[in-house]
Amino acid sequence: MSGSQESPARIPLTRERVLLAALGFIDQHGVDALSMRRLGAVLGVEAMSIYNHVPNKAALLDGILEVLLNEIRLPDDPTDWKRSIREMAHSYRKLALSHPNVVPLMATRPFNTIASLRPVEVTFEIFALAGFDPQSAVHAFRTLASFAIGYTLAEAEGMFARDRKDGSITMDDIPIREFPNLIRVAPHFMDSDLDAGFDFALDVMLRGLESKLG
Amino acid sequence: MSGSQESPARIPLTRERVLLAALGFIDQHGVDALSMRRLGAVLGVEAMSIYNHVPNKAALLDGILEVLLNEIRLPDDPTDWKRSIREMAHSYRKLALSHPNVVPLMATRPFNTIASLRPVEVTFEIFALAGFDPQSAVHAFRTLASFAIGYTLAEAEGMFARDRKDGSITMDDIPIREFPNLIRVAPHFMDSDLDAGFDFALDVMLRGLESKLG
DNA sequence: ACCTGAACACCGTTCAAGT
DNA sequence: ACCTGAACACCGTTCAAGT
Repeated sequence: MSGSQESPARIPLTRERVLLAALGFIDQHGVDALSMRRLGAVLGVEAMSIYNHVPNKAALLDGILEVLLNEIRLPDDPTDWKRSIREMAHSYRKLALSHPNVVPLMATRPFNTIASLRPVEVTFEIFALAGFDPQSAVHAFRTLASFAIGYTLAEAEGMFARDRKDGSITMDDIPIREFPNLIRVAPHFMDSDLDAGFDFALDVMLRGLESKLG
Repeated sequence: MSGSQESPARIPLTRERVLLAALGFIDQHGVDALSMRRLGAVLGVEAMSIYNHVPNKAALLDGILEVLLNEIRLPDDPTDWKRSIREMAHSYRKLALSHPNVVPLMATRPFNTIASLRPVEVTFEIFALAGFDPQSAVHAFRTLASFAIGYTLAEAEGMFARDRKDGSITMDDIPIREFPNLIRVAPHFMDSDLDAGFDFALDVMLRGLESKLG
């Protein structure tokens, strides 16, 4: 609102603008569609200009994750460990649901920047306060983090193929004779159950972890 | 051992040969290095010939997974549900460890073929015999499957970056001042603990699931 | 029926050249 | 200091042509 720029290309490129544009592009068109040339077009610039702000495409992707992981809300009161773990898990899932196209990236190249370690540090603070010894804390972290990554990945991609073109299957293609148990539970494989499923799993894991504490 | 072929290109291309060659290539060089042209070169054929046996690259990748997932060993005695779940989980992880370069694919495009549903069917048989109602069985399946996928993914990729070139970090780069809890547990973030970590997590989840049964 | 050669519309990245 | 144009060495996939 300050200046009088008439040509839109006047806004200078910055690392932050590049990362936010890339995130927006992936949100809209998916990670496979992102190319340096297309991102350049979105930014009103030639592809090669991007290399002035980011060393290469891999670093661009890591930068996007850095932006996102910084949005994970950290718990208010780390002394209530079960509540805190629940909060962080929900915060991570909420992030994933807001950017489903980025989830494959989150799952695949997780902790490549210092900034993304902040939530990890807090998690270990929570475990320490809860009374877990270091070895158990690492195991507990791996349990919960693996689950959260796997769950959001399946959720974002669709557990079973949805509308792919190339000969993939859907629930309706399952032969009833060979998969009776699968058919019986199929009605419960619905998106509407995914909130409850996440809480169910957190419950299961926190109960199990509590039994390890005693 | 039957004929007298002198030119090695005489062996006819089949879907199976294509899939096995692709799997071998990924095992050696990683999934990013796989291109239709390079796969053709391995098979002694032009890239375009591959399209006679597989409709496109996506179907090629799904075919590789089909081959692999068929190798999951199904449990001998499905009536002992905790033991059976443990066996299947270990079998899945063993598969992942045998083909670490394929794990990102396993995690990312899981159930795209009928053949890959066989282990899923067996899992639901196990849960039914254990006494889980269909809704809980779906939740339990999602809990365990999400964990197994997430754990093997982290294990195959390395939880923290190892030897990437582009500015990624390792344990040694963590600033001790800001991440005291992380530093304290760091010695336990070792590959040697990954077997124990998997069993710890299975324990946690099975205990939690058992408490849901009663 | 299966394989090929050439072509199309793309990639990421480098580098010298411009301002 | 930042942006560009041209170039390099690749991609997946189509299609007409060969056997």
